[in-house]
Amino acid sequence: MSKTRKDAPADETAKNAQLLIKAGFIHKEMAGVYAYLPLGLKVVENIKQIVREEMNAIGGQELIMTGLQAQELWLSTDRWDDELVDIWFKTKLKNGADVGLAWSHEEPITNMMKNHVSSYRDLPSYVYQFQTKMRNETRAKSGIMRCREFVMKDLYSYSLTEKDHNKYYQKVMTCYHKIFERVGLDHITYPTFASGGAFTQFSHEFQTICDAGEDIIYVDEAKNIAINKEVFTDEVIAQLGLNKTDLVEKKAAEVGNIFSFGSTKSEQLGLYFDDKDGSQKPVILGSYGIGVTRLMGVIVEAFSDEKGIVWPENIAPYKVYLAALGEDAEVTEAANNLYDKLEAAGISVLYDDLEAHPGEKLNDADLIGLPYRVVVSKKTVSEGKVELKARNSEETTLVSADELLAKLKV
RNA sequence: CGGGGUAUGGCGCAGUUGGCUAGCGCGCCGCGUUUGGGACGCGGAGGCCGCAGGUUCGAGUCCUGCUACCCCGACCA
Repeated sequence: MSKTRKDAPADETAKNAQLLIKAGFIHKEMAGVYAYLPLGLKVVENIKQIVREEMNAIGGQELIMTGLQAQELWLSTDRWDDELVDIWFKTKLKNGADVGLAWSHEEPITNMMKNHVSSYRDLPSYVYQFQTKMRNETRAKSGIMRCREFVMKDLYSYSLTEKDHNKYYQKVMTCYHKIFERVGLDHITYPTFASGGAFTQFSHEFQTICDAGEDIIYVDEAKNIAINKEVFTDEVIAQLGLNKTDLVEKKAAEVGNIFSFGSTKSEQLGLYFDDKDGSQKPVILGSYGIGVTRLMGVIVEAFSDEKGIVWPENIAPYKVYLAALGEDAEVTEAANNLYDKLEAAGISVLYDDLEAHPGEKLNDADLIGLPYRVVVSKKTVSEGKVELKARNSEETTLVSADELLAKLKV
């Protein structure tokens, strides 16, 4: 297992970064750029898997685009110029050609779809990926919540008609609710009206209440809906049928976002299909993001206490933290046996079998924040039992190995 | 990009009006003792004091420039 530290690094003030670094989940390479250590990677993969399952459930097909992007595509949509998009990382090939490091994939993926869409029979099509985005932010901040390099899930929908698109858009809304429910954040996450674009008045963001967030939203808790400050006017409130007195101002972090492009980008990039009647029409495009690594940061912000992280079970890197206290042969043997049993039962275990004092192990258990802590010690061995404690509870119980398995299996 | 702050072993810090071989805690290595909430003894290893210039007999300490990092603001998934 990776090492924990007693002291938080002095150059981090964000709770998520302090805890994740202390507990050995991430490593800071530079401002806004973090490596994911074995524990952290497991969390990222768990989040991705939940998102992946829900994407697949609404017909998404996973693929992966490239990190290097050709300049010409972005010229054609007028998004290459630094004056218009100021977060580009740009570089050159040996032959002098300009390339950009991916900060979004809307252009390349839509351009690529020209190879796959030519008839109404080819639509709809829904594709998504998990990709590292590079954004040259003027100010990275809040640990892993606003990075220059981060993992994002982006889904793109290609629809025949506006009507089909709107249906799918609603489907994604529902799907996002499920995702945030599964990662444990649904109760503090609100679909939020935000500024739209050329085609729609609004886009939708999924905002999670979080002090470390960067957005101000106005929440109607009863209706489970919110308005982003950027479009918060009396007119909009009335238009959405909300009451100003029901709206509470909150700080929030944008964890997801869904957006309609209409046919603009398709027209710019030349993505058309032949309809039944032989006419050529532009494909209707939608784009749907979830910041995977940011989500991880928000989860840590939302689920932690003074002792450490409290991972929701669905995304915890392991289910159980197994600590053997003391160096007695019988304790070690009992712990080893228990570890084998748990593994055999398919329960993921982080086994702390290093030589360390009980206090260190117990503190590490709290800091790392796995859902369950199982302790094997002289005391428990003498009673033929083990001690079980949930991270989110103060209560410890002595149970037999079989009882433990039965409890954790659920 | 505006404003403010910081930079000294892996981590957290001290270092006086410029002065001897740059310290402390944690962590690390060795030996021994210890084991239910971050133990103890003894012995070790580890530093171009962010970088580059300058002042001085002498710079971690003073001056200039640069860089990195943090916070507030602007901007953004």
